Amino acid sequence: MQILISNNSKEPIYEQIYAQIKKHILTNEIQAGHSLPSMRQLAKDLDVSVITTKRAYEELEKNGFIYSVVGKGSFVSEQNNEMIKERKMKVIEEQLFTAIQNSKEIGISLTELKELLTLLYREEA
Amino acid sequence: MQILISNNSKEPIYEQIYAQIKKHILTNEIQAGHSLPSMRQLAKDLDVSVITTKRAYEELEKNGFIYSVVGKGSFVSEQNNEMIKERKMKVIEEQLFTAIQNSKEIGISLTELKELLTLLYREEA
DNA sequence: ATATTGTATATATACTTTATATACAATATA
DNA sequence: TATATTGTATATAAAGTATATATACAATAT
Repeated sequence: MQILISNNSKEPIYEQIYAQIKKHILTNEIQAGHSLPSMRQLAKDLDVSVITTKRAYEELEKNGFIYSVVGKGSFVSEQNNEMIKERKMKVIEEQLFTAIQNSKEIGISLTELKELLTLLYREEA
Repeated sequence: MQILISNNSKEPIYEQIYAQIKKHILTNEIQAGHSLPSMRQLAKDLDVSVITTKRAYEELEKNGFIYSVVGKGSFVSEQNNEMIKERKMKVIEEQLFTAIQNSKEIGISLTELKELLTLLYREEA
């Protein structure tokens, strides 16, 4: 698995690692059940501290992409897309919710809001 | 105009000032055209640096609540609620926009999105 | 001319984020 | 069981950001 980090990037190292592994998983380049490089090995390869790779792996675990077992290693989770979908669904709901709150504050009706939504949905092809 | 700041609040001083003046304006306690205390005077009253009051006034100006003129002072802007509404409208559009993008990523149709919106709108009485 | 107003620059301080070293705990395996 | 490998926890350093300041400058009023 190819992971490249750039030191002069503004993006923190742990996020670069996170993003690249996430991408590999989502594009099925690494499949469910397969093992990731150990935190230590990856840290050595990237010439970076274990804590940094751990941080990346932690985020990946928090978001359901991988799981880690002491002594064994870290593995790609079953990527039931349902879970990913649900997670994103929650985010969408929250976004809509705040938009709704703001709308109510300035007296935008549900009908108006729907119209706006339709417009934006079609606009953003 | 009554402004009180708390030093043991987590909220930065400039934000406390900002919020209170904004409230005074929105509730019409100070009316359009009327002058605010000078940055220096307010700074003295609150026992705070001019830079801090300036920062608060800057934010207020950026958001269209007041305007400042060198040598004259700072004044409450015409509060055409239209402007405030427009400003909020833009925010709402942006919120909807990102929600739409996320929706498309996981294949939520416009119809489904509208249903969700309706549900949330009514739920949040 | 002088005082009052807002503004710009350079700086100090506290807080948060990012990254680290090192010691610990659990599992695999020879 | 001994040893190596894996992930984890704690304490800490370094860099970056946010907050607040002093002081000097510029425009306006009187």
